[in-house]
Amino acid sequence: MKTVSCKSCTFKSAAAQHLNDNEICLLEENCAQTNYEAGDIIVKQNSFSTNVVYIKSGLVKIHTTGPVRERIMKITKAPAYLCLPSTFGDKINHFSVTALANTEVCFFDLNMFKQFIYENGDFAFQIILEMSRNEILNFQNCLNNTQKQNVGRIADALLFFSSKIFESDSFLLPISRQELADLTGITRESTSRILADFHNEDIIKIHTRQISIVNKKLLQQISEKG
Amino acid sequence: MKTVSCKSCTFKSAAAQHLNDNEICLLEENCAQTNYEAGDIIVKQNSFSTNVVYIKSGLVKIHTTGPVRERIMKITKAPAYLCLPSTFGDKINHFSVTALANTEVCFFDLNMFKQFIYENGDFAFQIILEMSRNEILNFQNCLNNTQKQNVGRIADALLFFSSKIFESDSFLLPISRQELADLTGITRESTSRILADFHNEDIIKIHTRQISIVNKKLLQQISEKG
DNA sequence: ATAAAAATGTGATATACAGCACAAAATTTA
DNA sequence: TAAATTTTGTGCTGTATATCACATTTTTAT
Repeated sequence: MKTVSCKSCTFKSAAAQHLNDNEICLLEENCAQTNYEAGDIIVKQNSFSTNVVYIKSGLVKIHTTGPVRERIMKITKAPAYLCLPSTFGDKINHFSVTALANTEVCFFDLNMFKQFIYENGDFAFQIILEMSRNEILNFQNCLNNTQKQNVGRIADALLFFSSKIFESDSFLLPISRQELADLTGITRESTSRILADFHNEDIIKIHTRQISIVNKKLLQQISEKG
Repeated sequence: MKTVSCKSCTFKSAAAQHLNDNEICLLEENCAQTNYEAGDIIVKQNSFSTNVVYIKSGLVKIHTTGPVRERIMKITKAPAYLCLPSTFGDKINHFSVTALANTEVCFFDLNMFKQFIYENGDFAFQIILEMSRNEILNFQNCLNNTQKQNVGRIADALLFFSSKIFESDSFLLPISRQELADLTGITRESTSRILADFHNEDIIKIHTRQISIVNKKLLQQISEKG
């Protein structure tokens, strides 16, 4: 664990950019930074949430062991706060967070964070903004997962990685087929079949985890039609 | 439309209870109250969200026309703020809100609300708390809907009305079968069949919209098993 | 009170998808 | 590099649930 100056940190959140010099000093004193590599567990479901978790760089999956099976709620790219609702809401982590790539994480003292909210209106509003935007995305995601059928959900996931995570039509899938299944709420077998179908229909090219989207229009149509 | 004194209002939100006298005065000046009856649309999806919506009394459904069909995201009982993420996040209402019973609604000016967040830390924190708790519930709900199968989801819905809305094992269902279907993400036909099954197996008694839960234990088991 | 319209119930059929079993490929370990 | 282990692909089968069609009940309007 190593601490880096928060003042000069170039990965500051929108909220932290509204902190004054005094507050930044306080932040530095109450911040612990740790690095994780792919596969490392950053936050464990059902543990107490005593810190605010912020990822400066990297990629993580937010997942949970649901009533029936493992479920990946979403894949989140840095920079971002993680699990704010859990931290504020009832202080129990409702999700696990696992790194999918090298990830730099800052842990902030919750009480200090609360103090910022109490004393710095700009900061508070930025946090509310981030939470709001997150929830809108979550809802959208939830809707898709309950209404679209399997092909549409896989199409969604591929487009998500392409546009939101890698900003490229060609990328190395950061998760296994089983995880892609857990992300979309499909079985591993069906996931495999659908990827094979997409490949055979020249919608994507796929070799193990290397994916290229060949026919983006069609993939978008499949995603929209459900 | 009639305006009632906010200061003496007995339906104040947890957040509003942290406002001082000056702020309450401001609130009163920037608050419009309207009454709706069952079936009335309170908020329309895709409209601009220029006000904070708060229900003082009553019952509403929060719903949306999804990519495939109509979807009821949840049923909310007063008192509660509605659509905070839409109001703050991007100022577009992502959902419609429709009254399911007589409902008293207060509309607050968004800028005044923001001012409270900026200037009153207690207020800001209460809003964050409410949003956090909401999101945790939403996630839970979403998980249930994607992992449980139909009987489990219907069992869930019945237990929800019983414990969260009416706090009684016997109640008048405030929605139609079609709406119950939209709430659980099932077809109307399957919803009917499952209710009939529950009735025949003496788990519930149902006459049109009058429902009594007879075997609560079993219903809970069905809900948990999925 | 009666007719019209809407909502609901129910049987028959179709289908998307899960589950199982096992083969093939990829990755890890020795 | 070879062997062991894990991950992934694929055919077959079963099942939950959607869809369709129509009867019945409930609600609304006249």
